[in-house]
Amino acid sequence: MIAVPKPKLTKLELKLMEALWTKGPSSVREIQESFPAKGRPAYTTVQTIVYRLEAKNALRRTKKIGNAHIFEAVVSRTAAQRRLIDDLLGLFGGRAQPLMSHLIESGQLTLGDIEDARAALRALPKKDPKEPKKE
Amino acid sequence: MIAVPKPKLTKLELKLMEALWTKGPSSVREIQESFPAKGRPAYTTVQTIVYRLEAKNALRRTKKIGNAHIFEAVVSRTAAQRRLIDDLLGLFGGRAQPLMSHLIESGQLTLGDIEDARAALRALPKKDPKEPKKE
DNA sequence: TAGTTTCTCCTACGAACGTAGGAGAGAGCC
DNA sequence: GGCTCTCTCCTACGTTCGTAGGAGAAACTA
Repeated sequence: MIAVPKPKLTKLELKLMEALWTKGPSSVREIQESFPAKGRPAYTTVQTIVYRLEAKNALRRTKKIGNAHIFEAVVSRTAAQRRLIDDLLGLFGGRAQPLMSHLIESGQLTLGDIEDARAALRALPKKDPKEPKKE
Repeated sequence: MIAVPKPKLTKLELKLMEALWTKGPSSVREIQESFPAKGRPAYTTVQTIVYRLEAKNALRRTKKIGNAHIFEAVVSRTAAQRRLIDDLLGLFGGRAQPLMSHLIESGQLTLGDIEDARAALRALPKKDPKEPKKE
């Protein structure tokens, strides 16, 4: 993997990306205003983060409207989440089991979730070397 | 929650804690030497992290042998993992579903795991559903 | 065209992290 | 009782993150 890094995104960076993922290409102002008014970061704060995301190749400038740049996500929500989960699993030595235990104990996993998971797993084709991109 | 903080631990901090969890109360030197020789951090690096963990109340001094302090974990491995998982879930808006999807897609969850999970969930004392999970 | 608004771009700064060196104190060896 | 080894404690430094101000350019507005 030389050309397509999967940058690690921080909490705030994720929140900005969330805006792009849900609203599509947006300006800094639009991203900033997607934050709940209470505790909304300053315009320049959002801007700084956008620039950092740009440096990380998590988003890119797409065009310019007036004097404002429009940014769009380069990494998908799925890819970003995958990265997060893989990191977490890494901390657990790659075993998913502690994760499952906790989810169950804290009641965050319902029977329905498990049924879905089972169905999904059954439906999966046998370990395909190519990763089936969803979305 | 005033008295029992669940400090956020970083990757390196987790690794130090791991030594304490598996080997029991240890000195700085013992913790340092639990690292694989290749890429082992300097003694003082480990020490600095130990002090920071102490400041976070993740571990405490237990006694002194010679001029060396012996440290023991205050937070349990389980609690630390829970904290990690909760944080991750927070980033996903508290929904476990994306997590499950990814585990399944990346082949890190087996049917056996799911059966176990289901069994565990069934055996759990009923919790009143605070929020109606979306499907 | 001049004023006002809005953006961009640059700079800054404190906290947290990973990393580690150096001074000095205490322990053990001979 | 020195000498050496080890450990503690203090200090430091580059990076990333969250936060944001200010200068100046560009664009809309009257």
